[in-house]
Amino acid sequence: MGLLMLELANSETRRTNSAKKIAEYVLRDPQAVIDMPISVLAAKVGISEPTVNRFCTGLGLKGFPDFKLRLATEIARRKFHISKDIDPDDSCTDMIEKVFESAHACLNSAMEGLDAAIVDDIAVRLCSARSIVICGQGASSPVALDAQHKLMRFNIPVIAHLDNLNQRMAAAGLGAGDYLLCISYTGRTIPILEIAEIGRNAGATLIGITSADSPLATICDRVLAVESSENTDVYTPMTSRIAQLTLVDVLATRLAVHQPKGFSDHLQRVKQSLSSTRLA
Amino acid sequence: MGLLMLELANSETRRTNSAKKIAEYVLRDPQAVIDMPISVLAAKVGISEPTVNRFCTGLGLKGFPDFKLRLATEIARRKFHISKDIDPDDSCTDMIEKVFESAHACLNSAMEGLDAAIVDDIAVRLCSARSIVICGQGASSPVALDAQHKLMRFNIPVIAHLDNLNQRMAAAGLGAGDYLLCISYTGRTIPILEIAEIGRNAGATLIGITSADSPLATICDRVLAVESSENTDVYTPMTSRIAQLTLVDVLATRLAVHQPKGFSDHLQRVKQSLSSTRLA
DNA sequence: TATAACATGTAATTTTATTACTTTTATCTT
DNA sequence: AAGATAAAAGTAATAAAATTACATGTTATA
Repeated sequence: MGLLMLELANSETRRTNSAKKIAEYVLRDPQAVIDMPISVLAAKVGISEPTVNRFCTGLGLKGFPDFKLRLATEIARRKFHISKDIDPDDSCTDMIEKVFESAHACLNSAMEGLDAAIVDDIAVRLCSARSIVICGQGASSPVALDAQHKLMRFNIPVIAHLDNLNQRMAAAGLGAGDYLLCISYTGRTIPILEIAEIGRNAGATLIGITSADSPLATICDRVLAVESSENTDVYTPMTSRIAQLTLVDVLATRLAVHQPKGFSDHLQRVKQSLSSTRLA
Repeated sequence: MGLLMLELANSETRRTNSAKKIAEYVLRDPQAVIDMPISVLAAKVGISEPTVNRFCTGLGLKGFPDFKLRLATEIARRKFHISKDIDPDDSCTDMIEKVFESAHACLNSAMEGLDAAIVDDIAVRLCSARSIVICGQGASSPVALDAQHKLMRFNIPVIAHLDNLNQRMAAAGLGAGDYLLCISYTGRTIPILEIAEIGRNAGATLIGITSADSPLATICDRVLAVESSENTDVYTPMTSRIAQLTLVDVLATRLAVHQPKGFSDHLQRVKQSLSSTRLA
């Protein structure tokens, strides 16, 4: 079993009537459940104690105490989202907490939607890429730049383009064996879609870091999905970049595995090159 | 009561013979104790059950189950500071999990080290800033770019410089009422330190997103600290950017609070400007 | 509509934790 | 150093909590 809190939101887990009631109650106030005996929880939810117990064992846990322990662990790690919206009247402390919480939540949903096989497949392909062009605009351009910085460390010819004209030129120049990595939160940014189209026609393989089922995702050969919440309120932190960056991290980590033997020498030289720019 | 683990090492707690034995046992293998009933722990330590119970209540806790809960919480917290290393032989699924785990860990430690008062103070100051110059290099340049993108949405004159010559020129041109936001993971990058120096001499206020107690942190007027793990192994994900970006998010969210009334019109126009670039 | 599969509840049982009380051990006083 | 006193630890009883076994009801399907 993965994360308990995700499991509680899972429709598979909530099949039965009472399971749904338990899941809802626990999600609403997990902290309170931690100091509850099974009898109190059962009463609060309006079901019998054994039903609560069955719910726990059904989750693959040893029983109710085990359930509470897991819950406590996950709350401690702040690995889930209580999804309280940020209120302008919140104290700064509350805001900090909520922004971080939504970052955690965003990471969780990104991890949920990730297929290890696809990640590995992309990593293997990028290793033998003739070249990689990375494109992003607006909020995604820092991500593109970051991806360039990460991939640069491997011996792969990679370049990030943030300027639309340059992006078009670069995409048009690609061919078989080349990869075009398109980064777009919404997957509906027209200029990026056009670039993807250009790259595709030129014969490049398209990889997207974008939201699933978006127009961009549809056109891409391989997709690393990020969930799009579409909430553009001022107080809503822009968490998508966090997920995107972490996906780049995942990719880079996996790329490292598929490097040839002499790679560590290369890395050593890269590190060396920086040493004179740092204070001891 | 503060941290349980510290309490266990405390000589005050270990006054009695059996307390010492319990504390030692628990410190040696806390994880195991979590899945133990009081009877087993008592037997393992060689004392009676009520003594174990008294030990727990003596600590100010409700009883043994409460003790286990606290223990689980603290183990969970510790775990992400000592995030498991990534092994080249790990499966892709494991790697994904570990990379995400370290991102969570990084967020947690960033949040812990954050002082709400400083965050709010910086937010208030930036609102009335005459101009803001953001500087970052290497891995931090995407963060600088991202910060620019975020702050741009507010009606503040902000610019990110990634090029060192431009950074020097921009820093030299600052004065009272201007802010120089320096982003550096290590806080020891010489060119960034030089820029900070230039900006300071010019009369700007320095804000750093960097590791605490670093040379950069020392020179800055206000610091948002990120922990630096200094691990530059290939398999170590570069999580610091995640923390930095989230700090920028926190700052931006807090900035939103301090905006004047007409601000939502401004935001509306910003949003409008993008609509024609998106597919319906 | 009958029946099988499943969800839930009731009551009994087991496990776990706590309390009340007793014994032991250590500490302090003279 | 002996006795008084307080603190600590143990034993046994009790209470609380969780689980199991079994019975009942509900839903879906043939």
